[in-house]
Amino acid sequence: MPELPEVETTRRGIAPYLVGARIAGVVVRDPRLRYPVPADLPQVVAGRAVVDLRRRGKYLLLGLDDGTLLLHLGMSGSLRVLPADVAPGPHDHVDLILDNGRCLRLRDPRRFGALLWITGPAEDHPLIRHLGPEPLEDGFDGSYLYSRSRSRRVAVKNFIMDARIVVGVGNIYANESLFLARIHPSRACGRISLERYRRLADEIKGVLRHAIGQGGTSLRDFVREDGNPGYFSLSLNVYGRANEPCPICGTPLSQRRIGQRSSFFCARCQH
DNA sequence: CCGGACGCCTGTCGGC
DNA sequence: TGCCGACAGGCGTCCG
Repeated sequence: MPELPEVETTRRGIAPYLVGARIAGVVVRDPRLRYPVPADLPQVVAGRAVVDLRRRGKYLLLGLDDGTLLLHLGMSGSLRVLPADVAPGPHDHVDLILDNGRCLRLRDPRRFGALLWITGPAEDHPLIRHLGPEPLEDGFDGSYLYSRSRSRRVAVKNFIMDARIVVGVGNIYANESLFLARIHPSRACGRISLERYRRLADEIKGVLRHAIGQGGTSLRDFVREDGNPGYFSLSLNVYGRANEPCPICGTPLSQRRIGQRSSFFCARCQH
């Protein structure tokens, strides 16, 4: 559920409470996430100082003075910083107790998220190593998408949601950026011109930046670190708007499954 | 290599 | 009201 803007919003929100603090302890109420929370995590991590909090794609990397905590929010995860004595609710699976009286609490109803302790450079870890470029950095542009897509026939929407191609673009922002670039989501990615990929790369950057500025998109589960929702939902042009009028031409928006994911688009504006 | 399908989970919503 | 299937923001894996 959280895509790049939601993860980045979370990172910015919690970093001030974490960086410079020390982890006093870890409470694991339910270790059954996508990968089991390691049984020895509390003893391994207790006493470690938090050095930094980085993001790579949709992963959060909490740098410690020994190793790194790798976090992923899956479809339904959220992180909040709370006074350590606030009683946990349902699906509050893990607390990192800090030495400043607060705790970082991971809630994840569907348990598709992850919390792992890794050693060595995070960029060498198997879950990170294969990831493509960050969409908001210079290595990502229209000519990159163009060159990676030649002689491929997969739908462009699946192409830009492939983390090996570019990280952080999930179902919401794939739909939105394709609408803004006026590209039909099921068009074969190898049959799109360089010019159109330049436009698409620009729209991906723009929509992600705008969403970060709005604190992300809250539809169901996502809350910011302070418990408030993000407001980008108000800016969605097509996502979740089947049969509503296209903001450009007024034609009712279409909804179709592409690659097992709901896709929203204007059949008239997008080709 | 590529493309497509499938689980992993729980909660919610719409239709009957 | 209750039940049941469909669907939900991700992603690694498996198969042809």
